[in-house]
Amino acid sequence: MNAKPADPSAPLADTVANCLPAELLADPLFLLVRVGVAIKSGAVEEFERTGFGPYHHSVLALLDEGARDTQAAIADALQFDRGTLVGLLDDLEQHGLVERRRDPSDRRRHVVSLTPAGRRQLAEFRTIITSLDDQFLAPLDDRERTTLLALLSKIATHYDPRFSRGGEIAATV
Amino acid sequence: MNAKPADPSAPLADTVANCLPAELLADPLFLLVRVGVAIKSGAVEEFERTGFGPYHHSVLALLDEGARDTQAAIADALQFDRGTLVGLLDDLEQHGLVERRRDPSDRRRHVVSLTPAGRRQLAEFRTIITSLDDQFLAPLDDRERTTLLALLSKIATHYDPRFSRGGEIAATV
DNA sequence: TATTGTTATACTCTATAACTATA
DNA sequence: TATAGTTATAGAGTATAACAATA
Repeated sequence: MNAKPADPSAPLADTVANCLPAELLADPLFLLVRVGVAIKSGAVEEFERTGFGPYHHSVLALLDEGARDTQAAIADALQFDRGTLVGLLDDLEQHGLVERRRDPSDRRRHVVSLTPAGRRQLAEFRTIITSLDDQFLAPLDDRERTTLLALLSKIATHYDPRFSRGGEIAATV
Repeated sequence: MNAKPADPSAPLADTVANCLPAELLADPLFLLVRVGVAIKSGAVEEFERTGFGPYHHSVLALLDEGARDTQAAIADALQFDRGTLVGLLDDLEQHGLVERRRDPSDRRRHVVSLTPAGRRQLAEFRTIITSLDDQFLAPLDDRERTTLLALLSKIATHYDPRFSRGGEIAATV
């Protein structure tokens, strides 16, 4: 709707007058959504100069961890729909960052793999992520960042167990 | 892209195999965006039966706090663009929840005010918000919720001072 | 000429589902 | 008949900017 940061040159009086209702500012869910939107658009902006977006990073990051390599498995793991993934892989393949080859044992499947150029691009994506982290989490020290991650992880996992980080689910098996 | 929660009837093995890359799950920003998207669509869904959405709640909540009552002031405070606000106010006015009347001292301006019906609707919106809070924050105790709010508030305010809750800015004046 | 509110337009995302080639 | 990948289409949401009325 309107996610631009405040104009830093605006007089302070305006800034104060334009502040959001206390009722909303007191709601963690409201802030979560607003901050999430801001981060998302900040990320898109930061990735822009690479010609890719955050979703491309997600795909490369997944491939780098091995295990999931057919398009269906990748899409399911990242919770992308398969049609969307096709477009992302087209982009990546066109720039030689991934390869698609047919699975000889089931010729419907495409097995996707990272190329050396893909690994290099992934490294660059990671520096962008790091800079985004520093940018948005600047006001938090390390301990606070860890706490935030733990809280968000709890919320996410409760919403959908697929957000679980190892341990928890395995422990219940 | 795909914000549906996991199918609870899916076998656990699938759930584990489909989990997201550790690299992403370890990034607070990634979780923030994903959780934000989930909350947003959850909110839209919960509000649906009222015939309104979360944005309508924001408008009523602001009006209930007084002070900002012209359309430009409302839009600026909520960080909506003015064109979007027109549509929201149309919806609210059509249902008798707000009134628009021309400002006699500047006939370009519309002064917007809550009606009694609007106040009642706001009360209903608040129960929806409470239930959303409980739904998404269920795994957090009160202390954790307070911590989360404080951390998000820091991040938001650093990104844009208009997210500040009273105190901080006033203190710097 | 600038501002308030309004309307119309265009563009981006994304969700759906039709389609092909294999199994 | 069902599945993997692909493509096309349509719809929601949003950003842009043109517009009429006041100042």
